[in-house]
Amino acid sequence: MSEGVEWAVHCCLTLAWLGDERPVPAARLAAGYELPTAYLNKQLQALVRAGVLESVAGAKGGFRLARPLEKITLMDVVAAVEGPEDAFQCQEIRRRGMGAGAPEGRYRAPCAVSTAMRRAELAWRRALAAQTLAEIQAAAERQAPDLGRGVRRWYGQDG
Amino acid sequence: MSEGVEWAVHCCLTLAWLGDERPVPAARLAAGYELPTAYLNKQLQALVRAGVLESVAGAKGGFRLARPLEKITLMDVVAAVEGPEDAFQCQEIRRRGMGAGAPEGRYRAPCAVSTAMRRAELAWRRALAAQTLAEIQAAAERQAPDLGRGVRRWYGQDG
DNA sequence: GGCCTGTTACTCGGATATAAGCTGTCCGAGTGTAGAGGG
DNA sequence: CCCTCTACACTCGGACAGCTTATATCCGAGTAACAGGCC
Repeated sequence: MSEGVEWAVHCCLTLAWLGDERPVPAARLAAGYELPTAYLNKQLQALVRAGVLESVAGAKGGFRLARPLEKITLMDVVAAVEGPEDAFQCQEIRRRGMGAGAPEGRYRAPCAVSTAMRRAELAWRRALAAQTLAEIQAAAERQAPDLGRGVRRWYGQDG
Repeated sequence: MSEGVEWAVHCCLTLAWLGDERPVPAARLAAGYELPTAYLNKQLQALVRAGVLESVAGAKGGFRLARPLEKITLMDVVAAVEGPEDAFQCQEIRRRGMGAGAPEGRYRAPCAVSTAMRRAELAWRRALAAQTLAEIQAAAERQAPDLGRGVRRWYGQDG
C-alpha cells in the first residue's frame, strides 16, 4: 500500500488541531513531518479532488478541511489516495485455456474465487468506513492529552 | 494486489479436482489457463515454501496439494504469494519534524493511525482466514456441477 | 483620508525525471524413469 | 526371467532482463495581498 495514506491521515489530523482559522500551505505541512513538499502536495490534491480538503490559492493560501473530522472516514482518505478501484482485480482466467469452449451460460455467475476475495475486501472497506478521523484523533489525544497544544505551538513558532 | 493470487487459487482448485493420483507439472497447469509457464512456476514455488503444495522432482514429477482443500484457507494462499508482512507499514512519521523533541514516553503506545489501519487489515485477514478453498470449490460446483468432470476430461485429453 | 490599480510574492496544479517492484524469461542442478545388458 | 547399471529426459529451482507503477521533482498559471499613486 502507498505510504501516502499515512501522510494524508496525519495531515488531516494536523489541520483539525490547527483549526480552520487560516489555510495551511503544503510546504508547512511537509515540514511538520519532514516529508518531500512537492510529493505531499500531490497527495493533498488527491484529497481535494475527493472532497476531503479545500484548497485556497494565492498568497496566504493553502489547504483546509472541507468538513469536520467527524464526517471523514478512513475509507474516504484511502479511496482518495489509493484510488476507488478494488485491490483484487479478477482477470477471468477461468475462461481461458481449458474453459475456452464452454457453453454460453456457464460464466453468467461471477467467478467463485473473485466472490471470495471480494467478500474479504468488503470487510476491509467496512472496517475503514466504520472509523472516523475524529475517533482516531480522540485516541491520539488519550495517549498524549497535550498533543493539540504542541501542534499549535510548533506551527505558531515560525509560521 | 498481485494477480498471482488468482492464479494460485485456481491452480489449487484444479489440483483438487484432478485428485492426488499423480503430480501435475507447472507447464500443464499453465496451459490450462493460458498463463506464462515459468512465471506460474514461481508462484507455485512460493506455495511450496508456505507448505500449501508439495513438489515432486524428476520425470513424471510436478505439484500436488500438501493437505486437503478443507485445511487450506484463502489467507494461506494470499500470505504465500503476497508475503506475510502487512500491507500498511507505519513509518512513524509522527516522530519526525514537529515531534522530534518530544519527551521520552510519548511514543510508548503505537501510533493511533497505525492502530486504526491495522484494525481494518485484521478484518480483511480474518475474512480471508474464515474461507477455505473447499468452500470456494463447493460454490463453483454449485454454479456448474460438471466442472470437476470437465477439468479431468481436459487434462486426460492430451496429458 | 479613501479608493483604485499595478506589482509582487506566494500558492496550487499539472507535466516531467528517477527508482522500485511486479511481470516475464532463461538456463542449470537434481532426480526418477526407462531401457539395455548381464547373470 | 530378473536384477543392476547407465544414460537420459524431464522436472523444479533460482538467477537474469523488461516494463508498469509508485516516488520524487520542477516549473508555470493563477490569485490574493500589499504598496503606491490618484482622486
